[in-house]
Amino acid sequence: MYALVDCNSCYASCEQIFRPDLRGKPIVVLSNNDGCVVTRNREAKALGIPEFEPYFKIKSRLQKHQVHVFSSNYELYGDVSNRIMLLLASFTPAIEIYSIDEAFLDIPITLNKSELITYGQTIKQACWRQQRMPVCVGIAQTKTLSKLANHIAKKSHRLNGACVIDIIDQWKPVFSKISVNKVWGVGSKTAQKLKLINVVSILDLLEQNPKKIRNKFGITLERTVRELNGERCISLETQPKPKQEIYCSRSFGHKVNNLRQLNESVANYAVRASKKLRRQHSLTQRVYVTIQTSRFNEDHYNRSSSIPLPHPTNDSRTIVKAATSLCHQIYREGYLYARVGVGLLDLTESTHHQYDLLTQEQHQASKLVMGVIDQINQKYGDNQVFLAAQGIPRKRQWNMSRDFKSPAYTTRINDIPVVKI
DNA sequence: TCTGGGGTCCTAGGACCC
DNA sequence: TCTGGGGTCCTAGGACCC
Repeated sequence: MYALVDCNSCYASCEQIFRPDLRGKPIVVLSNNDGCVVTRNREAKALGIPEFEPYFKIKSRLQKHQVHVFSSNYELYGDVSNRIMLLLASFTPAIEIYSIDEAFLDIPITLNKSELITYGQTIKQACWRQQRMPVCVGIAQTKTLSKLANHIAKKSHRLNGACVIDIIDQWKPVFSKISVNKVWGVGSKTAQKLKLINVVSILDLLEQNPKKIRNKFGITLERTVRELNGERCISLETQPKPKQEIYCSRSFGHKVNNLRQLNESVANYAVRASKKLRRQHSLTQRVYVTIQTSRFNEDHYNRSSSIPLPHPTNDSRTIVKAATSLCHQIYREGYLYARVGVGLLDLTESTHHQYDLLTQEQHQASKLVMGVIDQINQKYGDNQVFLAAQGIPRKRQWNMSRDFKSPAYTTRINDIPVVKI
């Protein structure tokens, strides 16, 4: 059986850990640049605050209902997430960290239904006792069903945070009442297409012929249908698979109208992406850059381009050079840019790469330099060592705005909470 | 005054070449 | 002179997830 453990309103719950005075009160967390509402806790949902609504549009409504507003504090959420994942790993070594707030656990032993419920609730209690993180647990034969069980656990208070789907037939009346777009992998577009063939509920999808679904919708949805019927098609990935493409993109705090600042930001995202690339021991063979004005403007300018690299590499310096030259190519004067992004494509594994005589030595030198930079930044904090192309951190005018950010309680020495007696 | 997230994978369709 | 199949490469954008 698989258990899916998912934190309840993760970011909002992270903020409450060090602000117990906010328990039971409505909280929203905003996306980067304080753009949209990305997390609402139960109390905020009850007030009818919609998800992904731009903050500026509902600011007055939030104030009226005294909703507590936070900017994203990824240092805090990342650190809390690591602690939760460590705790979950103590239940079983077979764990797949699926996202910052979710993990699949393989439950190897054969437990009966009531034992499985107890197992789920033990996990839930441990997360609350040890980390003050509320979670729900969904347990079932397949990953798709355990996602669904988790969804049901979140909706039904009667289940007390743990839902077990063991005999699928018994759940069919419930499945007939849940809309098909709640299934993992079925988004709004697929749901629309499914409606045309009268597939509206999860039960409707479960009862489809997998072969016919494959012809009309592709292999991904065929797997979903099989998984809903208890057939395992998606396996547990305990070792994260190396990504085939890596991206880093951000919106600006203030619009940017000149090439110098655009280049600086592109260099920074290229460095971030390169760091991710080295962490997964890969090399890139193609660099991609996109620059965009606001997509809500009438004359929306949106260009992207990519170039192949002469040799596969993970050297920030080579990647930054390629990225800034691309930025230069696609830049047009007279626009207010809102967002840029850097992508690394055509990735290969660095451990298996064969270098020729000419590049071998160069690669060794590059590996040493990047290793030292990564170590220093790891030890003394990000951006202690940076490339000139990235600009001086304090002077980066394009940096994003985070007006309601909470302290980095767990990762910065000056931000550690003090208890006064 | 103005404000609208980020990452990954995939595909359609155009441009170009043989 | 004009036509046309088939492959590769590239960009734009769709779809889904969190």
